[in-house]
Amino acid sequence: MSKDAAATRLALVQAARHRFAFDGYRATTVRDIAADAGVNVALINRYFGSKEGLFRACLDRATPEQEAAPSGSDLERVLGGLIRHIIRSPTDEDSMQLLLLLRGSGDEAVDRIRRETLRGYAERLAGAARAGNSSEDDDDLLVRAEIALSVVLGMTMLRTSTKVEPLASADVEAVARPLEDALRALLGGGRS
Amino acid sequence: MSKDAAATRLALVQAARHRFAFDGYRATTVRDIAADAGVNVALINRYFGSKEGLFRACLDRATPEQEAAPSGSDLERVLGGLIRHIIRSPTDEDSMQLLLLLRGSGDEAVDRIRRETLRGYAERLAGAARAGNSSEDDDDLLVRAEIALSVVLGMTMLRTSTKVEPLASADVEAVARPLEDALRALLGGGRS
DNA sequence: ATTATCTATAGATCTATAGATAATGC
DNA sequence: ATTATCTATAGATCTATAGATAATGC
Repeated sequence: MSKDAAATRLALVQAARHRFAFDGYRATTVRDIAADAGVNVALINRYFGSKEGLFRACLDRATPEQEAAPSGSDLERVLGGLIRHIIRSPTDEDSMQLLLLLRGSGDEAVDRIRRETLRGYAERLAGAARAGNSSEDDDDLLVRAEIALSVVLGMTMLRTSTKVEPLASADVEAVARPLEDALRALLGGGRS
Repeated sequence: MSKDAAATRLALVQAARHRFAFDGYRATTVRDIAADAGVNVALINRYFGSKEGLFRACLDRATPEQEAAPSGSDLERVLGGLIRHIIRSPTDEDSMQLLLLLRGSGDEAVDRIRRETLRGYAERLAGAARAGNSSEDDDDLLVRAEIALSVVLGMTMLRTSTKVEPLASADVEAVARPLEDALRALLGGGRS
């Protein structure tokens, strides 16, 4: 028993992200999470108030490096970031964050946060695409950006959760090229 | 009380498809389903043995017209079918079938059925693409077909379940064109 | 002494089933 | 009389909390 509140909070959030992302909100029990984190169940309510509070905490600070990189950068860098994002290991932190955004919690307030986070991603993506591809009107470009996001989300889902073969165990090179083709078809930007 | 066993079974399966697709397996209770179907809860166990048995029944006879159409047909027809499939109303039977294939049940035997169904779709898609696009080796084409499927699945998810705007309420024409661009980029076939 | 952690348990579900009732068909 | 449907309830979870114990810091 090591008595470090900050460390237990973190352990709980990490265990919860993993469980919520792979099994969904309703299917995971607080006991599962506590067991994974190696702490007592009661601490979830102590530190996060409730199971739902823990879910909110999992959504906070979502995809930190995603935040940092593509703010004013150009399309090429954003596309590269998206592709690298998908290709990551299923157990990777950021892969899980993505899955988390797809899984509903059943609670409307929490689900609105999810929707808005996804929308924000799409807007940044559309902003980056606007530079290279000026012939589209803005709303259409946003729709295209959201379709691009659904490629990312759908693939992450199929690779890490549903595990459809051969996609799930295809290696990086085999996946990166077709993915790039699809994203460029949606967002513009010539083959580099 | 109308005493028609076949009708009750069907009502239960339809209500269950809807609930399972939108809320996921664990989040929906048998009471919800029975209430939607307008029948007593006990009949679920009477007719399907268990909640899981009802889920299996929902997966049976999956996407009947999908089965019928694209067996030996060419790429153009299959692409058209996929696009029409996505654009459908969220409450449409086939849209729900798709979502159903993405949602895990938590049970491994059932999830294997899901995986194999998705794999089967991808194989038919790859078969149709092979005709128009002969330069790829088969395994790479299958990966591309599965990525194309993840576009379909991801979009259906974002439009009907997560409901991200403006994608969710974008009309048919605004969505069909970019979708076609992405699918052609993955599977080949010139712009028609 | 203060704060983190654990024990024990209440209260609320949820699934499944046994047995009773009601509607149809002969 | 047979079969569909409903009532009542057992048994198994699961979340949340109140109160006890144990570890740290002054």
